[in-house]
Amino acid sequence: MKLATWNVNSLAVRLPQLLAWLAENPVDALVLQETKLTDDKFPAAEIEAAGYQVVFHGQKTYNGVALLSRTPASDALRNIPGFDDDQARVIAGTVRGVRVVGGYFPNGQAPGSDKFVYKMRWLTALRMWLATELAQHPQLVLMGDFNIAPDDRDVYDPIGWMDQIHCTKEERAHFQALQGLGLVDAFRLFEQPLKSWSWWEYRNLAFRKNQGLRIDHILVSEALRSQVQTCVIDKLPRKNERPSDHAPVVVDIAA
DNA sequence: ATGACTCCCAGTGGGAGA
Repeated sequence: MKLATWNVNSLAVRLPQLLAWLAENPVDALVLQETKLTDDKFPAAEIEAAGYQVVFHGQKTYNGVALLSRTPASDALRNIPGFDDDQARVIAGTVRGVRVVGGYFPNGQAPGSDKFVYKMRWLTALRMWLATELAQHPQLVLMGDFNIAPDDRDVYDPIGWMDQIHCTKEERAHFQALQGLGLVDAFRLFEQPLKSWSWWEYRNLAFRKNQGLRIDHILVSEALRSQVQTCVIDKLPRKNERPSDHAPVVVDIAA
């Protein structure tokens, strides 16, 4: 089965691109981030017409997540249980026996800021919850916009970005702690091109110059690791007119 | 260069993203 994640940076703007991408890439499930739509405005009918079931959790202006799947997702969940959060950042559901967790991790803005403190709290709550979730669902995939570049090779200018947001020791420690739960970075299971990014700044001709970060990830549980066939970043949508600043990441799991 | 772009809500500008 193929699973994917894509930060669309406004589903209202990107819906035509999403439908076009799904037509070209009929994945079994896709998680979206930054839909930026309250649930009453979510384009469920258009997505269902494209052959997908959808569960979503949104808010005005910021954040917002969705889980699209060919077959209905069961046991859907919105946000982290027990973590009081007014921001819509997590959606989960079970698709064909695989627990799919989609996350829009907090940006954090700048180390030391209130938003950075929130990011740390959120990451801790996510990990605590995932530990229990993994116990119940050994076959689990965590994917989304992590807003963390796990390693210097995931950064176009590691010196310039040293200790900056997405690249701090604290954020990278959280990424490693998720791996400590038995979650594996599917992208790094394979040899990949150098300078592989999932996000490029809108400014500075960054995409043309291939100056970006790899901050969108797919982590698979130990039980699924040996079944991962491929994991790729699809740069094509970034070449569209009015693109999202993020590219989709796709994993193929034999199941 | 504390910029550059895009989106949103707003309302003739400003916050946030990353």
